[in-house]
Amino acid sequence: MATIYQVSELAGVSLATVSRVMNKNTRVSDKTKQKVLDAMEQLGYKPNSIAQSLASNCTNSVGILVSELHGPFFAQMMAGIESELRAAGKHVIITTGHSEEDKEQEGIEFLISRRCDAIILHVEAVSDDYLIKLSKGSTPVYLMSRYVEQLKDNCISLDNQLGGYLATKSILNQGHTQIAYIAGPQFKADAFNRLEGHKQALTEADIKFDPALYYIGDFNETGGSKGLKHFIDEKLSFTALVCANDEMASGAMKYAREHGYNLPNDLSIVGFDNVIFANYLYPTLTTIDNPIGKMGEMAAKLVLKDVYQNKNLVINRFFEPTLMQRDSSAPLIK
Amino acid sequence: MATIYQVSELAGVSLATVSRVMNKNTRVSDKTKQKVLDAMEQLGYKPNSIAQSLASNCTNSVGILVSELHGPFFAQMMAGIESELRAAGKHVIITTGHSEEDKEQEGIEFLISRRCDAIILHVEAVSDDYLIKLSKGSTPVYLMSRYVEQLKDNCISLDNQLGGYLATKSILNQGHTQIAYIAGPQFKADAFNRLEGHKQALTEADIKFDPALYYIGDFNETGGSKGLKHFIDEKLSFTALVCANDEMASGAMKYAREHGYNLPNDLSIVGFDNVIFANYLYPTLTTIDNPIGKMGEMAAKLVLKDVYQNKNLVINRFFEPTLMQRDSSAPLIK
DNA sequence: ACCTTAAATGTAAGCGCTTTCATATGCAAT
DNA sequence: ATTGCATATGAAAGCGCTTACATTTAAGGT
Repeated sequence: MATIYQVSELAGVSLATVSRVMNKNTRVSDKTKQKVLDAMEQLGYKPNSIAQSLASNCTNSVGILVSELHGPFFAQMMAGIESELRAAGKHVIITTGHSEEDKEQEGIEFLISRRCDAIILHVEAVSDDYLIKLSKGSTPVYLMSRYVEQLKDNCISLDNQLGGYLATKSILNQGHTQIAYIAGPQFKADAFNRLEGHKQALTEADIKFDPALYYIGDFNETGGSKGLKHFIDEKLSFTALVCANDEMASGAMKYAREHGYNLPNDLSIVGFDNVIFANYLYPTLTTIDNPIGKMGEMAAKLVLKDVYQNKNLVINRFFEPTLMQRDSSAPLIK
Repeated sequence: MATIYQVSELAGVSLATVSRVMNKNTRVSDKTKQKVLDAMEQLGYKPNSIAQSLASNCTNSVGILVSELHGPFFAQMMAGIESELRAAGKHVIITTGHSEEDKEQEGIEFLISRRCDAIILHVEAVSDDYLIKLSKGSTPVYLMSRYVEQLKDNCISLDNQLGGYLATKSILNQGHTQIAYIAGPQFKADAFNRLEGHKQALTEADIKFDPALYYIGDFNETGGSKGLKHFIDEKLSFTALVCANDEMASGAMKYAREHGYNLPNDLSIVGFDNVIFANYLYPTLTTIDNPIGKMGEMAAKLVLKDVYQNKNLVINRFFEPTLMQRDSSAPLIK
């Protein structure tokens, strides 16, 4: 593989000049520039990005930590980040944390040791304090779907409470008053805030939050089926079920159907996230659209602006979810 | 951030010695080793992986090119690759090709210019010749779900024909004889081979392949709905529909339901891939399990063995799909 | 023609490591 | 003590770039 030295030799100029034409930041006369370009062409020269990184102290890489590589939610987020960054010639190094504290920390250290210019994290298990300490280090840290007051400029977050509110509100608007709720693990901020929104909507409608109609699931399909089973086994009376994410809603739908429910007439179900398969379900799932792909793009833009001095990018750190009314929820039939 | 030089100074040894204790490949006396370890500990030293890469000509990174970041299929594949590689201390650089020739090529060049130690590709648009030429270069190339004879040692592939055969066979076994088929784009080898399997099963059952009951879809949900629409509009008679992937099967299911079909009694549907949501659909989708996650792991192992000299790994380059009989297909009711 | 300046180009010192080769050290055998 | 050899350590070159600084060249003003 050709090196800059061979290019300089062939073009009859110094290394520095070749470097200059590559980096376009210093003026080089058109004549020499052309000679260099020709030489590069002729040798099929590709700069060694590792050497560039070492010399310039910039790796042009951004680390990303997600909980899981599979799962529609993270996929959309990564797709958003990658496309934006890739267009700017940066690359992404992706790793996983599996929602476990030690694995998340290990993943973060891994990315830092790789000298990423910045890291974008979707962490769930690690503490706020850890993140605050982390961001004092030399690698800029950005947070997805997590809001930490001290790090607010580096957070791209969704108004989960609003989402929770919209979900329940949509059901209330349809005349339901007995509403069961399957939450996510409450140590996860988004799960907590979604529940807050649910409570807010209930309060607004003068309905008391009933702990009996509340179940904590695991954000997976099984959480939804187990939750619904729990409510049914307890012989509770409810006409609608709000789930803190789509996976659980899907599990609940499946369980309901297997137990003779006719959806949505016997039971209205609402999810959260609007993952890709929400629209594949039967009936199609009413859910709250979580613009995670857009948020990913925005995180990338923020990095581009902060870290790579890409001045004129407009940043929006807060995103609002919206209701996607589909067929899994319907007006209450009296 | 501490450098190796500072460690050597603190430990009272030379750079070379520090490097040796890091790389564990040369003997260092226990006494000095301990001094160095202590110094590292005290300084919180983390080696600069960029400098290591430049000096050792090994980046410890593996490039991955997939068509899309989202999409359950690629997610499982990436998850398989990442977990295996990560455990070996390697990292993955992921980029996308969007099934377009120029984007795929660009992505590949991007990964190579990043000096990945190897690249694992899931390419669809690029030609065999291009791949053969590519693999003559200095970066080892591995292919997922694509078989190129000249590169056979570097291919991890699925027996798509067998899969296509199994899908149609399962339907034949249920007594169906009028079977429609929605294929994928025929320039994609897997789509082509799945169709071959379908034909093989028909032939074996003495049924003539009927071009009228054949439609080429786009591997997306719309391909399935359009395909089924086509068959229905043409007023063709068929009791089963085999789709070359799950997305299309899902689209077809949706269309069928919207047009009054009672599934699976009025129409049996079979998909291919067993993506995560196949089990979320209603009725649950009968499909062909594509062990893409395992194949990803295997590709990673192959790289570990070939490129990183991890001798004792057992490699299996061929995978066989299996039938997942679920509820979307059922015996023909006479 | 000569001097002043700005623009273009070259020189060389790093960036933080790995690795070859040379040297020093220790120890057993003579 | 002396030699020989294996083992542990150090010195220094080099990986392919960037960039501060020095030098050359060209252009403009008198």
